[in-house]
Amino acid sequence: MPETLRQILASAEPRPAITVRGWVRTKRESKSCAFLEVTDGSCFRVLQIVVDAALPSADVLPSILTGASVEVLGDLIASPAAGQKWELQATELRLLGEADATYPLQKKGHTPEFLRTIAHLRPRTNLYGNVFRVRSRMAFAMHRFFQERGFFYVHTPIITSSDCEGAGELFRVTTLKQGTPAKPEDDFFGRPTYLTVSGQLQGETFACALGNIYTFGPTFRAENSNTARHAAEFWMIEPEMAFYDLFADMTLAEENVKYLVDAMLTECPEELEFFSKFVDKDLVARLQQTLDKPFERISYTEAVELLLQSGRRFEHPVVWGEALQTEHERYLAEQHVRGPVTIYNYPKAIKPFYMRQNDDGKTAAAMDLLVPGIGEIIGGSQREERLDVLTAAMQHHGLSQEDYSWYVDLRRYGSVPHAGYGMGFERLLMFVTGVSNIRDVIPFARTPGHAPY
RNA sequence: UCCUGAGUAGCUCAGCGGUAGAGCGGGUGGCUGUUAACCACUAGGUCGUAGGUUCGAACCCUACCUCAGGAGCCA
Repeated sequence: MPETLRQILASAEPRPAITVRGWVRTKRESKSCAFLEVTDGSCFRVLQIVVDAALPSADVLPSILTGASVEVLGDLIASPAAGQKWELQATELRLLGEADATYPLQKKGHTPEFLRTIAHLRPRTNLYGNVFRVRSRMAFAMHRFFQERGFFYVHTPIITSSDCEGAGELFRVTTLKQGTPAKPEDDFFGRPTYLTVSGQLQGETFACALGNIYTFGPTFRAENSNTARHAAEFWMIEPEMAFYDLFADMTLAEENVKYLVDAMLTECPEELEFFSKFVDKDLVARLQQTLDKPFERISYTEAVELLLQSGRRFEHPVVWGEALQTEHERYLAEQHVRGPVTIYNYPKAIKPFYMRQNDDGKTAAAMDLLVPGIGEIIGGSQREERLDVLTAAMQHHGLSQEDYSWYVDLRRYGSVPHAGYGMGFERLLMFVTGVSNIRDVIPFARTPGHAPY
């Protein structure tokens, strides 16, 4: 197997006669020699390659522009100049694939807006290379968090016929031809089907069998949302735990966030240092801070009082019973707490049917975890386990008992208290990298009117 | 979807009624090891699209398209 640059750059001693392959980032030429900076994507760092002008294969240098792929044979030696520990003294230079002057990535910086238009090339840049290396490691760390705690990974369906109420608009999945009259029974599945907006309801069935489970997969929302925090296709982690109440749920959510922040600080130090330098100066300090103390918990009712007493003039009035607006959430996380904060026990009227009603008759056992800069990254609840209360809530929301009979069965046969939450993978990634637009942490982002790849 | 702002060279931008500009990137030449190298020369444009106002529009007006920031919805 070819050796990666990551392995080569970790060398403790000089190494003669090695082979390096990668893409050229920059070329600097002078009379006697040329310098190439080459990366293979295995890590953030580049390897400087020194090509003596007298070298026979130096005649390919004019064809080697930024973006070209090369294979270089040479000796890894300690670099005599400042700026890098190692460099490769080339003995033979081979051009693998040319990149001509139309190659869009230049030596100088580009705007994220421009790079979004070339999503197939942007992972070759420092910023996006780092983002997607972190994304991969964070996905693995996510599985590790749950697996270490004995949770089972459940693959809930991507195509579903159930609408997880309150989760937004659905994408229709159909094989029916457009424009021809047809009944839902004629469709591929014999009924209307959609891309999933949440695996929660199916996840609950497995929590009520295997105990503690989680899902981690793509989720789809057909909302016409045009913000830096929304995408039509995103990845969500949805743990569901039997015998957990709302407070155990909140504790797990906090541990979950802290575990991942800690894991990325230890496993991706070079990448996070880069983000701290070029994306968000306070990033590492802020991440460190989130680990240091327990997340604050504020009930919805307390939050409303805090907002009313803040002396702030909000654009949207603060009224008990109404949803908290972005400006309210921002005030709580960024001004009042200055860190992650969990808001819990929301008015039941603004929450979906499956959330457990509290004894006060007014609130539901729901919680949102808000972080500075992004807002909600987790939304969860204790689920309604009482058959009569659940069916009454469904009736109140106008839901058909028939469509959800399998869900109601969980309360009919051996019902137990249980709870869970949904975490936006990209939102957590934004929090960890400091990148402020969700389109820049998804390899090929899907947003309204935009799915070019 | 609503509000605000912006679309000028491959990229980043200046020009804001009177002959289309710069830096970077490309090409050519120079330079004793460079670090987004440096120096000189050079090529490169339907000023987002379509109408309108004007003697004259990149510039003013209208509509549309695209992008960004904010809002709503949510993870």
